[in-house]
Amino acid sequence: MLPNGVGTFDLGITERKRRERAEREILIVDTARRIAEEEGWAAVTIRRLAQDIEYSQPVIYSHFASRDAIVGAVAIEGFGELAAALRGAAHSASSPKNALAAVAETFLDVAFDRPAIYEAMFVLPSGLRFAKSDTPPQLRDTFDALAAVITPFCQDVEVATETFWASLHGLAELERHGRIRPAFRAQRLARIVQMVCAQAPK
Amino acid sequence: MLPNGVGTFDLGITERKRRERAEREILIVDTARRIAEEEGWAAVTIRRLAQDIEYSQPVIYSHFASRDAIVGAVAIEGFGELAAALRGAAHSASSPKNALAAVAETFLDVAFDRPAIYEAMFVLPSGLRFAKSDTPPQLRDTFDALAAVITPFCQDVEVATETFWASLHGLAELERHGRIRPAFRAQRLARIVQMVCAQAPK
DNA sequence: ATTGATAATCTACCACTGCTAGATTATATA
DNA sequence: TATATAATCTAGCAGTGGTAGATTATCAAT
Repeated sequence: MLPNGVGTFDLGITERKRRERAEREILIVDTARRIAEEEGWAAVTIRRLAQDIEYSQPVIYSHFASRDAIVGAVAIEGFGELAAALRGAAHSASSPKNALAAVAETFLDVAFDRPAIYEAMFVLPSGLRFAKSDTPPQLRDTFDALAAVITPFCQDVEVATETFWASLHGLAELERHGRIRPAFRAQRLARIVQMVCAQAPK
Repeated sequence: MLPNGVGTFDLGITERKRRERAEREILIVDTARRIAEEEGWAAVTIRRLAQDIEYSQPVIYSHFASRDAIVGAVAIEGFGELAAALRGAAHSASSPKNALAAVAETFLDVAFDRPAIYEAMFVLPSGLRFAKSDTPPQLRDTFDALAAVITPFCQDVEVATETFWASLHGLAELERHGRIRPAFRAQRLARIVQMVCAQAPK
């Protein structure tokens, strides 16, 4: 037994290992995200990930239970960044209507500029659960950022936010799938903003 | 050479074969749809399809170039049915506002009652191209059915229809993915209808 | 320094996928 | 009945997500 009663000298070693493991986990997520952005999610296979991080496949599974869980990790990152971008857009606006328009435009910008992350957040199976006790705060933050700009134009904030969010997501999805004309994106956004603003508050 | 100069007696045989081939193609699409509805699209594999229609896998590929093409065939069927359902809903309504509400509700009903077909139409890769020369009429029909009920409430019908469509699709997708509360579907729909109706025509 | 236990990692595999080359069987004509 | 052709099948490729079990490195205790 040791003088301090702990039974070991290597708390520092254990700590270093814990840290290295955490770094490797971040490396996996970053690598998945990079491949997805450059070549699409279909290119993000476990073998490819293992090759790129220079470990064998089972190591990936010692960090994530499934491929979906890796998508989920990228999605959470994406929600954090989306929430920040939306808050930034709202903050720079000079009126409630401008804030609404800026947030809507920013949402679509993210969807089209970073389609892989957007897919992870909204389209692919990711194992993420919303409005549950284990829901990551980044998801709530995104919802709240949308709610903040819609509040001046509605009575029921939750319902209005869900509806606003759905409209934006629908615009992103239909355009991503080539169902609606890219050239008229701004006009569709203007119509949404116009309709929301026509609603009386209280 | 034969008296009629055709060089063959079996035009009837050729015709029968052509017919049998067409029937088998329909069987493939119907089978794919059935499996997708009962067990999800992941269960629709080429091997499974081949087994169910009692032919080998290459026979499937003699009808469809890829699995995606089969999804596309189911999607086209779905668009035909969706267009009909939307037109029916609009027809039974007593006012432009009621028609709008009925169409919106019908759209979501289809999305939730037949999720596999909805996925084929809007989510999965299907090889379908919109607003192109080779676009099947069923797709245009669906768009037109939406346009018909939105026309009384807008100036630019195309933009308004795209926006309306996107809102409905977004509501369907977010609810399907558990992002928004199923219990408030009617309230979200009511808000959409309310917003559209607040717009001036002219 | 050498042991024995433990943790970390890898090799090799499973069952499955979409898809296809080439052999085989059935069919229609001469 | 022989031959060309069309229809169909068997068997395989290269890839997937995921994992069991052998192997290696690392540790504490002698």
